[in-house]
Amino acid sequence: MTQALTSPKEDFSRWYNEIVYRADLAAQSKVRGCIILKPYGNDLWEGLKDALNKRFKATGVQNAYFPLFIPMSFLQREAEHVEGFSPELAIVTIGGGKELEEPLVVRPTSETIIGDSFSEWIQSYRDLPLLINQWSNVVRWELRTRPFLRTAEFLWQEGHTAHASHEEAEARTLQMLDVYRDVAVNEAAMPVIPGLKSNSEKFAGALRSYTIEGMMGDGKALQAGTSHDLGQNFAKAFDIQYLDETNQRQFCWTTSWGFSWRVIGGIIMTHGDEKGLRLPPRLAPYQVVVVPIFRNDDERSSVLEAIEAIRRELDDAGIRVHVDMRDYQPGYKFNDWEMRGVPVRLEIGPRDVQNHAAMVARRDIPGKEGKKSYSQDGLVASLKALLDEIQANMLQQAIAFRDSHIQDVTSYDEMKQVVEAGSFARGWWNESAADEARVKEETGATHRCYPLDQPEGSGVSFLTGEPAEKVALFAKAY
RNA sequence: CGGGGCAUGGCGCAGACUGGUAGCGCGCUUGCAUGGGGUGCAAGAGGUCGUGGGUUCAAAUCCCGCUGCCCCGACCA
Repeated sequence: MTQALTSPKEDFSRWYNEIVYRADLAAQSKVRGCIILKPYGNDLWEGLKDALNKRFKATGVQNAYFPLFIPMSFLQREAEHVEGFSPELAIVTIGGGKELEEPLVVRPTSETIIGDSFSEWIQSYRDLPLLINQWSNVVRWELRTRPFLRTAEFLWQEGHTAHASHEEAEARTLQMLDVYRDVAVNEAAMPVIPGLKSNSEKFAGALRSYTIEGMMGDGKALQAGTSHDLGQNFAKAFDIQYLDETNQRQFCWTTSWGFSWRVIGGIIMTHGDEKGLRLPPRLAPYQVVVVPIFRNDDERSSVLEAIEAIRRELDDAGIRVHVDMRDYQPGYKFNDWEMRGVPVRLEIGPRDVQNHAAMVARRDIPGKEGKKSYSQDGLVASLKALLDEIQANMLQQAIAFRDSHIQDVTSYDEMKQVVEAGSFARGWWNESAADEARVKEETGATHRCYPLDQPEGSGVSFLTGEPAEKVALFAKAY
């Protein structure tokens, strides 16, 4: 008998790891802090990539690819940038058996090497805006790692753009943030809060960093995507200049924005339950899985015949369907696919064949309530509608959870209580590095963002009692 | 880098204090039965006990060194 999964309520961390490995998303790698992305997990990642690529294309962004190795000197050109990334760099000092004249850094992000190219590609205002994205792996030697959420090597997408004006760059920064929000909410059914990062939390070298913050099932925050207005910092460091309409040399305004496989972790922790993973239908590698049930060869052939007809119909309709022909007990398969988060399970046995029906179990509603017999007539339409309903329902469940775990606070004590109870605290606040440090030290929470959606007027800081202009969000974070 | 643990078949662990050449559960293979919620019985395969050295007739076990990993903190998408 297979061992039961740890309940998320017992031990959220352990439950998370079990799902990653047992739901067949990833395998533990022998390399420190790395994971192996398994085919099922890769399909999930490909789904996210498709969703993003579609939107990038719609906003004029083109895909390209830049080298993995970056000369050390490139990083050193932007002071804040190198300072921010130095502690977590992997550096190559030997190549072809010889000590290199200049060490190569395994990219932790590509602003510098792409900036170097941009300086050559951009000559005229006619070359702007330049909108480039790359899908790649990056390496950050983190001290502590967690599958998908923080691995030494991770897969992501990083977009880099150059513009003639700051307004245009800032608009692009916000536009891409909204693309991330759109993908998180409408594809991953993961509600997120778009906002601005505090000075101390912003990207190393950026003027301003924006984020989308999600809330996980244990009330902790997850930064699910970031978009940076780099001002002219990198343009000046890499000499990205153009001649404007009046023949004047001008520095560009650049942006960068990234979205990583960390969101896979976000999906797990947003939707998962005591039975395992729950995948939103739009991203699920298999949307419908069919479990055949039979006792003997006669039943087997009639059941499989009926299943093949249904499978073909669903497949033709563009539904990602999989028939589980493995030689396991049906009960084992039910649990297995539940753990792997498949949104809809079809159970088809002799009784269903006889009744021209199919037993349909939906993953978003656990137990018997989620199980219902459907007629085989119009099954495709029924399942399409059901998948949409599940997608919407998962988002609603997540929104309801999130909204009930954000508390407005008016005093520090209140804020402390709220955060320690595993909720987000939202309150008026004046940015100050000292206050931020105090919050972190005393509660373990960090400033998450200033939500873009700010209330009217002004209020009073929960930390100091002084007048404040912005509302900030604090939470413990992954 | 500070504090604490662990290293034994694919996974989880016992054996160590009191040395005698390795065992359990899960998983895997085969057969029979079973099949609408993790099925049962039986028979199998699989380990030079992280690594280097020492003590001993004999080391998973005792002693010394090394390495790796995990947890708590600092750092981070």
